[in-house]
Amino acid sequence: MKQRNLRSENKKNSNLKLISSTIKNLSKKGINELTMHDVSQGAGLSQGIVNFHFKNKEFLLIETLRFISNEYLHSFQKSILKTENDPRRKLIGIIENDFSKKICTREKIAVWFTFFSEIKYKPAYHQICKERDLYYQSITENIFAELIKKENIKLSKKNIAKGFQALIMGLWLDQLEDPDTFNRIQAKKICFEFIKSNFPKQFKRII
Amino acid sequence: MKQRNLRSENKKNSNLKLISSTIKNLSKKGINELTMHDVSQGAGLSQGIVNFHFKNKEFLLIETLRFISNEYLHSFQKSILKTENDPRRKLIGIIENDFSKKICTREKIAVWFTFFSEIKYKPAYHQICKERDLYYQSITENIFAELIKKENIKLSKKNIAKGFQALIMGLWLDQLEDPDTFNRIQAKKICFEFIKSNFPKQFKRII
Amino acid sequence: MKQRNLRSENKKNSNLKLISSTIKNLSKKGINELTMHDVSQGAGLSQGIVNFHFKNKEFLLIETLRFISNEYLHSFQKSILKTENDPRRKLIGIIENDFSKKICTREKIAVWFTFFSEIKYKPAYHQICKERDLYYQSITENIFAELIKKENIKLSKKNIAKGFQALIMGLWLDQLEDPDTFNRIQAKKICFEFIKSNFPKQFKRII
Amino acid sequence: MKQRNLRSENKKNSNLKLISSTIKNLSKKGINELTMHDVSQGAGLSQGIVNFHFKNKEFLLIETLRFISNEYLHSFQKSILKTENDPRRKLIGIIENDFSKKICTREKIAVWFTFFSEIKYKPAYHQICKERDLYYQSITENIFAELIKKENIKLSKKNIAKGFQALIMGLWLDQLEDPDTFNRIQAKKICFEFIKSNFPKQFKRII
DNA sequence: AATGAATGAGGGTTCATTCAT
DNA sequence: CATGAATGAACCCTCATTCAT
Repeated sequence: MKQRNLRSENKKNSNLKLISSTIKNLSKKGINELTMHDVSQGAGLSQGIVNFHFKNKEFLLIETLRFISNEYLHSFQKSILKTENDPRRKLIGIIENDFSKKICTREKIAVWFTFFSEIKYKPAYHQICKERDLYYQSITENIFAELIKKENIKLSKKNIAKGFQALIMGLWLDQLEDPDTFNRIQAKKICFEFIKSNFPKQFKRII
Repeated sequence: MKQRNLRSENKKNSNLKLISSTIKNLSKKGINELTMHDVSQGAGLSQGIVNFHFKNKEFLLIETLRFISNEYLHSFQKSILKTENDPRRKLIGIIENDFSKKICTREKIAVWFTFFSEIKYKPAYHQICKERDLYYQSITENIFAELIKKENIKLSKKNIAKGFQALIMGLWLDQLEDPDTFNRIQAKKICFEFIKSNFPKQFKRII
Repeated sequence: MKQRNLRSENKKNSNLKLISSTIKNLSKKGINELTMHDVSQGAGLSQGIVNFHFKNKEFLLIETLRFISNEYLHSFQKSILKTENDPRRKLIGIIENDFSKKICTREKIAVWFTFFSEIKYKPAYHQICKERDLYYQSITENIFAELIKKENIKLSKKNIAKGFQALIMGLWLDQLEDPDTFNRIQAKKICFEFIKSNFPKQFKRII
Repeated sequence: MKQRNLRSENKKNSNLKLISSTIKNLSKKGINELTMHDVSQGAGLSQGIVNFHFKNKEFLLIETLRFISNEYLHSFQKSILKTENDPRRKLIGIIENDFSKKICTREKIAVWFTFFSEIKYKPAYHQICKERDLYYQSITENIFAELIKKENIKLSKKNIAKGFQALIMGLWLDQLEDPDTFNRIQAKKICFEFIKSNFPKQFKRII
């Protein structure tokens, strides 16, 4: 019994090591150049081990995407949970999170876009990304709904949520394309100005 | 003389056919899965010809990126040239172009993001993309500068241009991720609302 | 522990099989026509294995040259070790070895000349061949030095050693060019006559 | 008529240019790496032209070998023709020729050995080389026969001729393997010593 | 659970050769 | 006679995957 637990502990451990190695390597190589050898090497394990744990390169990549997706979601959720029920603070929390030093690194963005670029050909990637987006979408829509109500204006919560999310993704891409001039503070400012221009009463004062 | 012209005509023709084939294939395969065989086959030519015209796969891809980049720029320029000097109409022209049936197809977007995802590892891709962006950036900054002046408000032309561009890229990505619900009209609407909220006096009436 | 030994045994074994196959094939094909497929096939192994063990064709060839060079040197050394300190017998041993059935086969000579022909363009080949030659040269020089002393004549040990080595290489080439009339005994006789004419007192009687 | 002559003149000219280019390229590349493109480029002509003139890469190489073989033979014959009927002077002439600045260049030697290395697999090469050797052999055998007679000793003219030729080939190879220390004068000296030791009466004085 | 030698399909690339101009 | 774009066979090599240990 104990042994079995130990074993499954080890297994989990190896899985994690391999996924971490995948991410690390993906951040400097792109999916094409990533080899199973890179992954196992980076995890300090041996060649065939990846197939032992993940059956397939494809499954490894899917699990990796799932991993970073979950990682993102946890961080996302944490950023809004601590804000009680203030939609203003929730939105600010989301922006702060999306451009935090933990989330918005060039390495992680690169990994994301690696997967994005394959969305069209890999249904599994598509689904995971879509799920994340739908969740993000529904949360922000609700927030914007509240803000629209409070601001007492006529705006489509859907459109504004879509625009908000698009803006953030576009700024992430910017960080990929233009790492030298990109900076987190400016990106956040652009987001805040987006909100401010739509909800002047509620956001004029801050920032 | 005639002969030579005919020859170089043929050569150009083959080049074009190969690049077209590359784009077509890239839109359904991703760089990894794209084979030289696919490309030559798709162009109705034989195996080794790609290496004859482009030296190797890498150069083929670079030329392909350059091609779609130029194609985009021509379309972009055309969209603002016919608007005389009205910044409002210029901006509208840009949006209309960016989400036109010609530019904003899922196929083309897929190709763009295929290259974006490799930016970090391929300096050649990086440079081409950056050039395009800088151009786009400088043009839109100037437009926004005029709009800011006319609107008589305090806004950073740089930030608003960056936000604008990011918004568009994010919406392009949205079309990749969510092709079923995405529609060009909504995307344009989101863009117009972005402008309207920043320049209410100049854009309130239209749309 | 045992496992590891077995594994490395197997690895060595495969290496050897591949090099042997390379030699066998080189003796009937020449470097150009030699394919990796030939090599693996001849070793009873599969395609990619050669690259696994030797990185690429070039390294395989270098290791092969190193192998036949070592093989030659071992044989060479054995031929002089058992002769105590008699320079006469040493020289005879060298000649016997150089034209023995084991060393002077048309197959092996062909392999040697295959490599010789590339010396000028492949520094790695050059070095291995040069090392072998320098060793041969230094050993024979010493032998000739002793013979010169004993014979009490005035001769350059360097020149005679160079001439001796050249003669042998030339006869090897002869065996390649004229396999029908070439015979080991005649070759050896020519060598002995070379020596006899230079050291008549010491070699007159033998042979 | 005139035109036809002009044409065949041109043809001969092109042939020559292509063979020269082959030799030049062979001296820095080895047969493996030599491409038809190299050859035509080097001759200042266009790609397909080699096949037009020589049908085949193989035939080009054969013609090239024939060319250098003839070139050698002309030089060889010239070196003995001007010596009237003195076998001593003939032999000296041959040696002088074989290690002349014109014949014994590292480039030319490299070309020779390139062909030697393929002798075993290419009957056409074999034949050309053999013919040259037989001629050389018969001439030197006759010379040595005269010398043996004059010297009044018991020696096999065949063996001595074979040894002589082998010595020269071995020294050529030496120049390939050890271009830094090799020098023409030393090589000739070694040859002369070979003769001197066999025909002391006739060669003691010279050199 | 882990190893790493071995497999073998499939890719990119080279290059002799052809042929319309 | 000459050109050079085009062909396509064949090669080297990579790499995901397997499996005996």
